[in-house]
Amino acid sequence: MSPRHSNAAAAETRESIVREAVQRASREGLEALTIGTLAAHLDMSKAGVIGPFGSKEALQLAAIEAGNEIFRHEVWEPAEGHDPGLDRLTAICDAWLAHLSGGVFPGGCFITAAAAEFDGRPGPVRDSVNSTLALWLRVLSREARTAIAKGDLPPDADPRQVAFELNSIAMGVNQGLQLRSDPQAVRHGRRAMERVLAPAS
Amino acid sequence: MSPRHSNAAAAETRESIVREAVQRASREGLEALTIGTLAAHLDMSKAGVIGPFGSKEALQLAAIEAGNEIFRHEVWEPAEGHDPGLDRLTAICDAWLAHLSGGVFPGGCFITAAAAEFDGRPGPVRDSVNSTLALWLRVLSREARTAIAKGDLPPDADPRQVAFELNSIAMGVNQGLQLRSDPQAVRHGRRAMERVLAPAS
DNA sequence: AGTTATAGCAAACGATCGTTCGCTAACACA
DNA sequence: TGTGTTAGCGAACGATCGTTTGCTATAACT
Repeated sequence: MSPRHSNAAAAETRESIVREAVQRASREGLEALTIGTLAAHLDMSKAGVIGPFGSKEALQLAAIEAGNEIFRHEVWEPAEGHDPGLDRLTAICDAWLAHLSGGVFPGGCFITAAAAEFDGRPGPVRDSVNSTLALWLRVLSREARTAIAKGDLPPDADPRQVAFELNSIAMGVNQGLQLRSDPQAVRHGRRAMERVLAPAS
Repeated sequence: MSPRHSNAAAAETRESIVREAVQRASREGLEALTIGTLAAHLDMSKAGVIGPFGSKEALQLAAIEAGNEIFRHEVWEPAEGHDPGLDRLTAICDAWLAHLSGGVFPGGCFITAAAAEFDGRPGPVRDSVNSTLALWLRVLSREARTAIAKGDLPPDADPRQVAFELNSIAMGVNQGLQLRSDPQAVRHGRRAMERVLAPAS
């Protein structure tokens, strides 16, 4: 089943395809991804682009995984070193806002865009986006729960409510930056996040 | 230039096309709209569908306008009778949540979906979505400003911050309902909106 | 009744979509 | 050096995209 000789060059091409796909998809959307234009921008043939994946859908799934990995690296890893709870939550928010405004994805948050695009289209792509987002919300609410247990958030706070609000704010920031080019978007997001994470008084 | 005889039947078919387009676009997206499938579901020819508009882009713009009209009727009009300020803002939020969970658009909030889809694609469609959303945010912040002036919101509150947060929450509710099928989405949204609109203590 | 304008259909247009098929060049192993 | 494997190209596939072009009915006005 598995190839006897694993070729490093092949994996490298595959990565470059996924990288280009993620960049383009963040701007145009996952469904607007086209094998032809992808091939043209990579100076490859269409067959060479679709080959390592087998189908466009498989390429989309690979792009989602890669985008998710970038998000983890940009938002979760910087916060990983902080103490669980409120400290880590604020670190996440800082990294999150920096990520949204940092231009890593030219078209804004990859997962948010994919979520909006596929929320009405059943299938593997939607399932993948859904589970990715669900995992992230669980991470957020887990940290919120720890913060409550530590007394850094009000005892009557709801961890999942906190996660919901932080995620909503991030979506608002993303929209403000990408669609409305609002220079105040990050400031509004930061203020809103601070209010959600206001320590128990 | 203008036709000497305005035909009522023509306008009627045009409306039915736009109606079907809005429904489908809320599920699949504005760009995934296809003249062919649209024609098949309307029992019309492709030429008959595209005829009254001239181009697919014009049809998309018409769909945006119609979706905007539905949103106004569903969210703004029920609140119009209330006193300007906090009273009207809470009425808007009530109607907004009812609209999001009411299934008027089978694929969730039309404008939000279009905003996410076109935020990275310059052109008339993006411009239309942008101005629609900007107008709505202005409405929200105007009411917030009135509420502050009346003393129903803290004097140091920022009207545009309130508008940003309410809009973000609505996006979160929409995502929760459409993508994650979260039965708690509306409850989370209501709690978050109540916190944003908490009267000055 | 005769004339005119129009709504909408059937059919076809070139372009582009995702995918498949042979083939070739390059590399790994003996 | 000879042999086998594979990455990737060039070309073509049928399907479908948005759009255009005659044409035919219907309906309105004189």
